Amino acid sequence: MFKDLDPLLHSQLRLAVMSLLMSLESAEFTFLKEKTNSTAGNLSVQLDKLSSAGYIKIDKSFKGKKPVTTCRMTKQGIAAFENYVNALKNYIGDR
Amino acid sequence: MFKDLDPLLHSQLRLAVMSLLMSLESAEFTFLKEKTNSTAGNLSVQLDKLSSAGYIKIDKSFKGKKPVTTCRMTKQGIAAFENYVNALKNYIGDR
DNA sequence: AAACTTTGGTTTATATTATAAACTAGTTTA
DNA sequence: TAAACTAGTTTATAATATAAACCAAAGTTT
Repeated sequence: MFKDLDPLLHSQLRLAVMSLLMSLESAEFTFLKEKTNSTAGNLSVQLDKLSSAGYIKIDKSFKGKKPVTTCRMTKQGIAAFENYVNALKNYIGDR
Repeated sequence: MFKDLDPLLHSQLRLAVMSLLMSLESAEFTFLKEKTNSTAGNLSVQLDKLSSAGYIKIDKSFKGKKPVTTCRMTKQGIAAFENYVNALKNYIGDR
């Protein structure tokens, strides 16, 4: 009946990040920070977790002289997100 | 864009309980325990939280000689659940 | 050019949460 | 009557989320 909800995705901030990345090819740290209304510290930690899980790929480079952290979904991440959404539907129905 | 997710509902076990109660008028502790596959301790704690928040009403009585704990949604709980589901949709889209 | 501020983060400490283990109170069964 | 079972509650611990503190480099001000 109730399938387990991937704990990595069942977190407001990580879910928001994944949601953005699902429809965005790639996104920069500062963009994600603004869109999710999170603090840099929190975002940094959560991106690390998503990255360690293999759900996103993080690329660090420079834009001119400024560091930029760019994130994008992996195939695994997309699958995990879709799986999570399906599991959730058991809980929230078709509303 | 991303509305906050009610932290009381953003928990696998509490969400499962609420989901069951949304379509069930009322349910007993043992029933919820079985359906949600939870331990009694965990369920007890989570029901308390939902009850303290005013999302469910807990009634304790006896069935013959055995204690029974019966739960049902409150109007507040129904509203909170619906609100949560709507907020979630911002995250998971129309998939 | 020294002293501040800003940008783009990371690390670390703390508060909150989830969960299981241990316990209680009473009942049934062998 | 002792062991096991039912229906939970309480408490301890592990995991999580989050913010606060920190860092390095670049830009700005005086």
